[in-house]
Amino acid sequence: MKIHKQMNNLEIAELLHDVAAAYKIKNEAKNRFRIIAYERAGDAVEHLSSEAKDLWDESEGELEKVAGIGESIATHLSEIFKTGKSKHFESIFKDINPAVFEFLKVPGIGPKNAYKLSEAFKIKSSKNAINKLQKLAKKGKIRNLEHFGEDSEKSILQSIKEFKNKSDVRMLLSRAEVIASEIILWLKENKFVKNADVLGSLRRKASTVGDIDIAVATNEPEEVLNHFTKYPNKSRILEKGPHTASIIIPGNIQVDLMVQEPESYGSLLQHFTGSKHHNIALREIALKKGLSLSEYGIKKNKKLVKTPTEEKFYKFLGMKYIPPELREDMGEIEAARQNKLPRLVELKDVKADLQIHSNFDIETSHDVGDNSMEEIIKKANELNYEYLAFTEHNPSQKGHNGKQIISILKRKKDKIDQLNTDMKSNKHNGVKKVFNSLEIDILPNGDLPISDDALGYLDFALVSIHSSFRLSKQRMTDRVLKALNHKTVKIFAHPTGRKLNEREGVELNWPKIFEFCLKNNKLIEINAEPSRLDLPDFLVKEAIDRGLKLTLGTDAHNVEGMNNMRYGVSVARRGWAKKGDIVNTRSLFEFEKLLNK
DNA sequence: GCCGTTTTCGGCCCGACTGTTTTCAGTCG
Repeated sequence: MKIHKQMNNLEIAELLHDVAAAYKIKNEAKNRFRIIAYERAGDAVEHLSSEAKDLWDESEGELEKVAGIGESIATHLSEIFKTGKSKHFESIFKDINPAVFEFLKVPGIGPKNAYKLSEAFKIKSSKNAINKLQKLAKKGKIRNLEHFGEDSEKSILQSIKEFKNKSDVRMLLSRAEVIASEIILWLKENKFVKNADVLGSLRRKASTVGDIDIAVATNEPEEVLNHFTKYPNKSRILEKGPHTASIIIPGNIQVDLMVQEPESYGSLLQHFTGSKHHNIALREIALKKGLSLSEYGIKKNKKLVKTPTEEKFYKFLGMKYIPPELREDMGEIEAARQNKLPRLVELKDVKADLQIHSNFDIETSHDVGDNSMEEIIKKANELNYEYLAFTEHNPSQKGHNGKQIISILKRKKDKIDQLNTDMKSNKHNGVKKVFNSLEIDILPNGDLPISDDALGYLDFALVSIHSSFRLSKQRMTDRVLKALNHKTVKIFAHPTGRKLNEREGVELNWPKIFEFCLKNNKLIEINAEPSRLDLPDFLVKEAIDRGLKLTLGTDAHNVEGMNNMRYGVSVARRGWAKKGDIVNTRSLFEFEKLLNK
């Protein structure tokens, strides 16, 4: 771990975890809770919604305000941001080879074993450390060490192999859902399976998912675990005990199964849905009430109270049921105790899709949709929508002059006017109106590629960034504000421009953007496309806290894509959005009123 | 090392599985 002035949150988190590991290696009893403190501080930094360095730049005291960071760690981080060094951390790392922290990256190798391996084989430098270890394992050298054996050597070898194959990418939520539902189907073929549900970040609907965790309620755990480990599409069994089993499936994806009797199923669901931080906070509260929580239930006076449902579990703790999407230790526990949890928006509340690309020939330079406007309206009817917006990309600037662009937009307006006329005569249609919109590029200088005259043909427009993603925060913010400042422009679509596992979002001064939107009646999109999910959940929460209104759009380029709305709803829910915070839950009448504001 | 609606001192979440030893340490979530 290289300590330097511009460390980002991930690097700082790794540093703090390394400090915790170093204290573990030193093996002094007095460090027990210091280790926990460093691990919690590391987690806290990792999950921070803004860079720790930015907080520190703002004011030195900001760091200490972060829960989990106290006076001591704040001082050390401050020293790092100031000088690029930390005397204290350097002295902690002094007697430990850098290779140790390299070994730690291999799952299954913890601090103690990493240290033993580094010392035993005199592997000091982090460079090539894992390769050297792999060679020694292959030669059968590890099994001869004290406290190691043939099996642990094999498992180290396997872990290194998988570590090297593993990319850093986490599965998209949509992919994880498909995989999990196939496994749940397999589980339900076993007659002893009474219930099966997903757990973990998948159940909390995080935008990306690491492992897939599944819960089963049964009175025959052994039968169910045996059935699970016979899953036809598995690569190998990772572990198997009386309560849990883990398998690896192709793509190096780990699937864990947790099994519990039906009477305790609620506590099992609660425990493994997490998040870790939600559960820790919950257990600390329970402890103060003389209760102890686990996946088996709630222990009171050494007696176990079993909870078949999560509702009962939370009720026993004196709080309302907390929807999984909120369980991130972001204030939901306090809200649940005071009966102040928001009533979250649901998929059935959505009355429109506000970003759809049809195959209407608009002569754009970007990707065109696959389906006709008529096919899209038919699909929207199936989804019980009341209205929708056609938001093809703007006509390409290259090869079109202003006049030609206007003529294209006029042609599109005529088409949409005709569709709306036709719909009026068809009383059976759920969709009452389609809006003439456009997704317009924000050029690097904040200009739009079409004139204000051309904008006049639209009911409203979306703007979004499709190029020059790496401008400074200041320039990017100015760029966006300039684009939003047109009267017809109503929605800032996929605002960060991020593509999960592909590229980071742009840097924007969010408070400034949010304030502008609030003041000028601009809306911010939650893009439901599974690889975008943009605005991200934590920014949704910030926007809503400021009173901003948001839209949901699938960005669908074909009718199947319109089914992705539920992922957008998940993001909204993770951001604490109520029905009233999302404008396309409103009736057509109310939506039009809002447009004309 | 952090933290406070029982505390500025004295607590700190809870349990599973594996492998190496024979009662437990290490690792993980």
